[in-house]
Amino acid sequence: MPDSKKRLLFQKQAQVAQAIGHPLRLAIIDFLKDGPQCVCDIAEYIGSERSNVSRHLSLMVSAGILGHHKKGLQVIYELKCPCILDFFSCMSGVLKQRVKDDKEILKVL
Amino acid sequence: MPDSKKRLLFQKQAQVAQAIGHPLRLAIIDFLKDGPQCVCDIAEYIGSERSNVSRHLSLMVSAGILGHHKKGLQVIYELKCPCILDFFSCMSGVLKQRVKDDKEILKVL
DNA sequence: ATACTATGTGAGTATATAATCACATAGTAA
DNA sequence: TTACTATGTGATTATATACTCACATAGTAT
Repeated sequence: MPDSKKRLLFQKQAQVAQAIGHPLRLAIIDFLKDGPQCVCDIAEYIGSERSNVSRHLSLMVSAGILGHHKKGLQVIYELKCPCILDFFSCMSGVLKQRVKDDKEILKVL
Repeated sequence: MPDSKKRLLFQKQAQVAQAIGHPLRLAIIDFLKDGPQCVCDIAEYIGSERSNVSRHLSLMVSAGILGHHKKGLQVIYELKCPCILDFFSCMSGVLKQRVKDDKEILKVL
C-alpha cells in the first residue's frame, strides 16, 4: 500500500491525466497550442455548445492546465505551460506500441 | 472543427489518458515499474478488493498500457512499454507549474 | 437608459465509472 | 476424484461525468 504522501501525489496526478482524458479537451489543447483563444472561437472550432465548452475549459483550469483572463467581453484561454504538449507524444508512444503488437498478432494468424 | 482523422486520434489518445487518470491505477503502474506482478500481490499492495483491481487491470490492458500472461494459477501483469512512465514527468511538470503560480499569488497577498 | 454579445451557471437528464458482493471458472495439489 | 487458490465476471448500487436548455451576469455600444 503506497504511503499517504504518495497516495496524495497520485490523486493530484490523476486529476491532471483525467483533465486530458477526453477527446474534446484534447482538441481544445491542440487548438490552443497555436496561441490564446476566446471561448467563442474555441466553441466554433470544436463544434460544440458554448456552455459545454465553457465547462470543459473551467475543468482544465482547475487541473492547472489552462490559464484565462478577461479581455473586454471575452475570456481568453491559453495553455499555462507548454509542457502539456508532452502528453501528446506520451500518448502516441502508447498507441504506436499498440499498433506494433497488433502487427505481431497478424503475423501469427 | 478538427477533421475526422484527428478526431479519431484524439479519441484514442483520450482513452490512454483516461486509463491513467485514476489514483489507484497510477499506483498500480508505479508498482509495476519495478517488474511484473500477479493480481494477488498488486491487490495486496494497493489495499483494494481483488475484483476491483482486476477490473482496473483489464481497463489498462484495453488501453494498451499493460500486458498479461498466465503463469499457473496466477495472471501476471506488466507494463507493455516503459514509455508509460513518461506520463509521470508530464504530470509532475503540470503540478510544479501549479505550485509556482500559487507562490506568485502568495506574493501579491 | 436600452439593446446586444460573450460567458458562466443552475437544473435536469443520460450515460459512464467505481466499488462491492456473490458466484463461476481455471488451474493446482492431495 | 475432492479440496483449494487465483482470477474474472454478472448484478447491483453509488457516484461522477457529459451534455443540453434556459437564464443570469458582465461588459460594450448606441
